[in-house]
Amino acid sequence: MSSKTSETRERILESAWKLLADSQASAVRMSDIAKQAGISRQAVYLHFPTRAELLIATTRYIDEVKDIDARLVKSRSASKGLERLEAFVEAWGNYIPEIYGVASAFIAMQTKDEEAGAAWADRMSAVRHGCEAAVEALARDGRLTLSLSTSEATDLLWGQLSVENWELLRHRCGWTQARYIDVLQQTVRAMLVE
Amino acid sequence: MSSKTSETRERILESAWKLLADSQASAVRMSDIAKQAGISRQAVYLHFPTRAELLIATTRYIDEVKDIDARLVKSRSASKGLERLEAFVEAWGNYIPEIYGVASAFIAMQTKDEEAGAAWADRMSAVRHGCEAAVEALARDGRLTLSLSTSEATDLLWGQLSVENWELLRHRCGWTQARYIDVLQQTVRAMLVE
DNA sequence: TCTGTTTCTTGACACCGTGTCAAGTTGACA
DNA sequence: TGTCAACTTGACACGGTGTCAAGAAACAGA
Repeated sequence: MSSKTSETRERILESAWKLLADSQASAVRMSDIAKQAGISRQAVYLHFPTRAELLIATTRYIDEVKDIDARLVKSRSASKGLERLEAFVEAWGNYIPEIYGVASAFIAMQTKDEEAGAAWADRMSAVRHGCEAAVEALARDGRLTLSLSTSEATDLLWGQLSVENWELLRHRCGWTQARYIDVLQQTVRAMLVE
Repeated sequence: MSSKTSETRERILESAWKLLADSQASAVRMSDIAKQAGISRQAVYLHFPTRAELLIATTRYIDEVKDIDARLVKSRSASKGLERLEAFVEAWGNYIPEIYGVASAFIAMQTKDEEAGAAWADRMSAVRHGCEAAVEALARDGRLTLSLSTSEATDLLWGQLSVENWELLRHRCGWTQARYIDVLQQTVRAMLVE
């Protein structure tokens, strides 16, 4: 059951989340998390064997608290493809800020750590499935751009909705979140819908 | 003068390039580069004070050898905005594979190393200028999508042409280079041109 | 041929962060 | 009282970067 919370474990997850959220980047060490949780560094290892597994557990924890599934309901229940596409862009685009801290830790870790890379790839492939569903709904409505296969269209949409692209527009270019969503919806529509 | 080549220095740069090119990622250590160049690890530090500076010098070296400027001539001399845009996408899109090895080393290093982050940001801002020039040419022709400011359009184009997006499509999705260029031109056109 | 300078080598070491290990403390529950 | 689990403390190995010092080799110029 999901109630293997153990209280300390949860405090560790909260600490990791908090630190990753505001001091962006992989500058968050195991000892920082321990200090934040008010326990010793070794105690963290008692609950999570590696840094990678702690990060993985942290994303799961965020998904639970921020209820990712609820956010996707609107997209999943849309009858028209275009509607589904726009709801998906909105849902995922607005979810990225929630997970950005841990996401960038994963991205930084990916190259070094096999396990972290696999976990992140897995997570992103779930997003790709969401993209695929939207694209297929669009294709069923006969509104997918003719020059693209559904798999290509899925890949393109996936790229648009990547955390890296979000970071570029929001952080490096200073876009607001609202504008990011608006423009992305419009962009994706121009790219995929005909 | 550019002829401060010193022969050994050049061998180091060649080695770094080669290793980064085929064994992708930041798994390339200073000792690997030294071994490849047939010298001791310390000798590398005699020429480049840090790993970051070696990477920076490597990009400059690649730019010189692969003649980035020559590749951009066609885009810069285009009379029409649309023509300029397409030539730019082609030129930069085909240049990414050349620098991908060192680019991903930079991207991996960015979070840890201040200097590497700044160097890479600087390099990417040069690309943004190219994007900006193309967008402005398009705007002068009155063909830029009305709903986007030139700066927003520049940001979007920049995101499309990012190394991260190239990696996603070419490596994670298995696109061919030719298809990547084709689809990107088409995509960017749908996004920005009206 | 001697001398001096530059370049490179060898081997040691400090630092940092992750992960491991062992021994001891604390508190709850029976 | 004893026992078990969670936690602490402090040590250490490992891998990679960067530093330091002492010596070897190559190559000038006189």
